[in-house]
Amino acid sequence: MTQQEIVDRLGISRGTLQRVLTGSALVKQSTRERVLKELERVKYVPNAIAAGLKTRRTKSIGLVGPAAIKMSNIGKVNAIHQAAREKGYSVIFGFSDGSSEEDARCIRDLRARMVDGFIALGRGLPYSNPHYQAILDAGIPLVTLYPLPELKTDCVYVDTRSAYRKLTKHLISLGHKDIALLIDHSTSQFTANRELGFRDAMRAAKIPVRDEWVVRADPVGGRGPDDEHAEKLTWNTTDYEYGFEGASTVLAKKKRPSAFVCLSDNCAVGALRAASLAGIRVPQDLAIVGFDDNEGAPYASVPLTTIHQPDEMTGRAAVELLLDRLSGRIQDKSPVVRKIATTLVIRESCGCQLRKR
Amino acid sequence: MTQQEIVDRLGISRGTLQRVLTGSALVKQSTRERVLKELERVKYVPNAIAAGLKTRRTKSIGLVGPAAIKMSNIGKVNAIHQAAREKGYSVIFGFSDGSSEEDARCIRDLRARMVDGFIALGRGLPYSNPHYQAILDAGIPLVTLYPLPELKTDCVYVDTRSAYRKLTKHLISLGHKDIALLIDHSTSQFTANRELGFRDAMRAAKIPVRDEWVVRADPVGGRGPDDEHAEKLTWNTTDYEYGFEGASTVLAKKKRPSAFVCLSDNCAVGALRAASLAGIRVPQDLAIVGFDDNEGAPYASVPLTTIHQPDEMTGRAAVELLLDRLSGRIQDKSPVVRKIATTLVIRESCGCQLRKR
DNA sequence: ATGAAAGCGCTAACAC
DNA sequence: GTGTTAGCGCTTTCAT
Repeated sequence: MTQQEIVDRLGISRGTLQRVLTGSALVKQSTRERVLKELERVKYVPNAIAAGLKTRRTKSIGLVGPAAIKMSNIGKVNAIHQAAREKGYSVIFGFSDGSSEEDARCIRDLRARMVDGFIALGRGLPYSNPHYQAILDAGIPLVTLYPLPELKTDCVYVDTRSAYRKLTKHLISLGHKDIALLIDHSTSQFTANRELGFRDAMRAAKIPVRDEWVVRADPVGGRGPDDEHAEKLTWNTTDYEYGFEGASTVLAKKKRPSAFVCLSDNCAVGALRAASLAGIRVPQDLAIVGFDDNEGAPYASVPLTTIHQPDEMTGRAAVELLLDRLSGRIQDKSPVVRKIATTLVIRESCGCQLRKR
Repeated sequence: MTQQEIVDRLGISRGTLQRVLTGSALVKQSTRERVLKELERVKYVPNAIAAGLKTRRTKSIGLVGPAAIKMSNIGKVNAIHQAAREKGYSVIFGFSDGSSEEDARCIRDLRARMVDGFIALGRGLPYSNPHYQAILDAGIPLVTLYPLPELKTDCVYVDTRSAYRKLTKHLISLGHKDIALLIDHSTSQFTANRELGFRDAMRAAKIPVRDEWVVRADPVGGRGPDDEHAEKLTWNTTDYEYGFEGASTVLAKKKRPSAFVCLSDNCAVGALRAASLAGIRVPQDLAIVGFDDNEGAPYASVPLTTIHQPDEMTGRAAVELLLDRLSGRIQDKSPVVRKIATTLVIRESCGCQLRKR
């Protein structure tokens, strides 16, 4: 059902119909009512494609990133979708397999679909930057969900550094000195911040960090950050595996840490399993803390002390920032960077409840 | 960069450019090369919006469903996205909050965007049917991912009934007679099939089902399937909670079952936690089996025996079916229904490894 | 207060 | 082999 068909039936002009549609005052009350009734009768649905072609605004945003939806970003994806919908925007997916070519193709396809803006999700891969830069060069707004200073674009990100500082500090306050860190060996800023926060807290407490306990777990085998395939391979590795393998490695050493700081809740669950197999009690003999506060955290074999990531807020903020750019409400040429604060959620795996008794 | 600008620069006509673009043979080799080079030089990206308006094909598919992406459907969503991309299709999200109005709005928005077809994901809510029917009435292909016979449309679904039959049979073969079933109280076909499969196996073994052990867990409070809000409220309830609450309830009864069949792995993890708190050993005193074979299943406090859902295959099959309809490769007016088989994955939580020793 | 018409970028039918 | 042209359904400007 097109506007043309409707005006033909009503014997009015396109202009008048348009005025009714846009709520313009310049239309006789009786005409307006007649039009409105017909619109309702035929259940007119405006063609967004045609409108988009004309206005150069498609009311859609592209969600891009390396790798697929994962447990760790599901909350953000949902929040973005939800917030976008509320503002009348659709979200179109363009997740690549992590390869540079697919990355470029995803972005190109989305641009062909004339998305109004982009949100980039997930850890940044070095070779993605040029593709993102191309978006910016084309004058299309882009909000990243992780700090990517090279890009000079808007960003909403969870303050992982202070989160890991908080987490580590909490363990230190419980008397732990022998603390291991379980992260992956991604070179991304995002992962780096975890380590930075950890080291901040250790330094503040004047506790030396034992390098053998900073584990960049890699179940696939001895790859280092210099292996060009390492990054990609890890997309298929679950955090559970990371945690299990990493913790197993550390627990097999002659000197064991008394606490683990993990890269995620799932990683902590894997570590929990490793401890269990090694006959080590958590939290009595070993404290383990996670990150994310996901659905499963309270139901882990030992409920996890962790950091709550406000996914809802993060996703919303990203969408709002993007739409503010689109509407021109933010004119500022310099990137807007919004840091999202986290909260420490104390459950049993850190052992502080135990200590109190 | 538009076609017009390119032909102007090259001094050729739109038709010729078009022929090069479509790979038509009717173009002089030298011209073709000249055009191709220019295309590459200016990095021409065809405007999919304009093309869509003209051809009435947008090469996009709408993914609809009540509620958001959840851990249980994440694999299917990724598979759909991936398979669609490979065929040159984009996927646009239209997840509602589970309310009838939002459901309708999501579908309307997607239709306004002229998606070529729909895939419906998630458990069907009774009031969604009319909206889905409207899609069919408009002649737009729709593939559902759960059986919805009332709808008479194509469907790709996991054979839950036989999966639960398999699962229950396995437990029975291990000597279990006192088996409890933990499902939610959704009235959907999908959930009903779980119970049917369970009862199939019990009947075949001539074991009576104790109704008090068929638990439709509902942590929110005593709502039954007749409560109109019950369905919706459960969207916000995690499977972990379900499992924990449901198992706790059953384990508190004077006569306890010796095995639990759960609605998902996460539900089983919740049940595992409930058993642990009650001081019941798994699998020695209680067998627990899940469904999904998700990432965490091998890393549960007791690695889960479960049913592997071939999400990859399911998602691909749905996309392929949809595209076959779109291309007219399937002309058959009657719905194509494709049942996806599952496999039993044996780990520790069923106790059969234990028994062998 | 209403109508007419141009054009967004593309495809496809038709003419040469 | 190549060029021309008529729309797809909408928004917007200009004219009345």
